[in-house]
Amino acid sequence: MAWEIKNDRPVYIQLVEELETRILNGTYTVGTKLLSVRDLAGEAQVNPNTMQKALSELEKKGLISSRRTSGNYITDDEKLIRDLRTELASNEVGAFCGKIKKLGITKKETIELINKEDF
Amino acid sequence: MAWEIKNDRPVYIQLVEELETRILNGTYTVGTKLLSVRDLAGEAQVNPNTMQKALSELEKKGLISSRRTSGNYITDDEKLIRDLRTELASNEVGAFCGKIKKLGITKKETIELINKEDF
DNA sequence: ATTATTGTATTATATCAATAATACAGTTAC
DNA sequence: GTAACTGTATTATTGATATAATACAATAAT
Repeated sequence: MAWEIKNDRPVYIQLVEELETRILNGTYTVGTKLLSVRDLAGEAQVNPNTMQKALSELEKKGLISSRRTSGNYITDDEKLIRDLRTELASNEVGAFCGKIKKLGITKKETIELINKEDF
Repeated sequence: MAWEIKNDRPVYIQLVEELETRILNGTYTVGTKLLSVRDLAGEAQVNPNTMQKALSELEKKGLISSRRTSGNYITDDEKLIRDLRTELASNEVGAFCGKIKKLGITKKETIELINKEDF
């Protein structure tokens, strides 16, 4: 699985975003155990401390829970996952439309551009 | 005019984005003189050095040209402005669709969400 | 002609982020 | 029982960013 970490924004933020997306889109299965901090850091080619920081952010959001000597586990609260997914999508749409509107692009043009995209 | 500078990303990047948007959407008129570095910095409530850094980025892009003791001037190359506006919009659409797709949201749902937005 | 304004450069300081290198106590695996 | 693995914490160093405080030469304004 690809970890595309750039250096235009804090790495730990990008890790939070990637992990959150994987939980919300089902790449990581509800209730299952994550790779260890060290292994995740290895996969993403970042320092374990940075991955640890990202995981602690996810725990604040309730998306994972850590069992000290066993590992980090994805939440089994499916409603939380659905709600966060909806909220994230809504935020993305709002931010995108705000930027596009400010550029003076119409809604009609925007939808035409999106229709050309592949998804 | 509102300068909404947050501290979640480098300030000079946000200044570049805001200035670029204003040039591309016509808020700043082609060929005219900008406020001085110091006055722009005052408006945006940032340090003059930070505003200067943003302006030098815009000059690299060809959107402004500085006349050392007279001021900074918006380019009069209208084609450049049109092209950059189109490119920026295209990039925004691509980035947005990439994120939405990764969340597992369909194109149909996305367009419904956008249709609810006000613009 | 003098004064104020222009972009630009320099130096210093403070903060945040990232990495590195360990360390430790509890648990799991064998 | 021992060894390996777990999350977590600590300390140090480096680099990027932001601000501050000046400075200067060229031009514009008066």
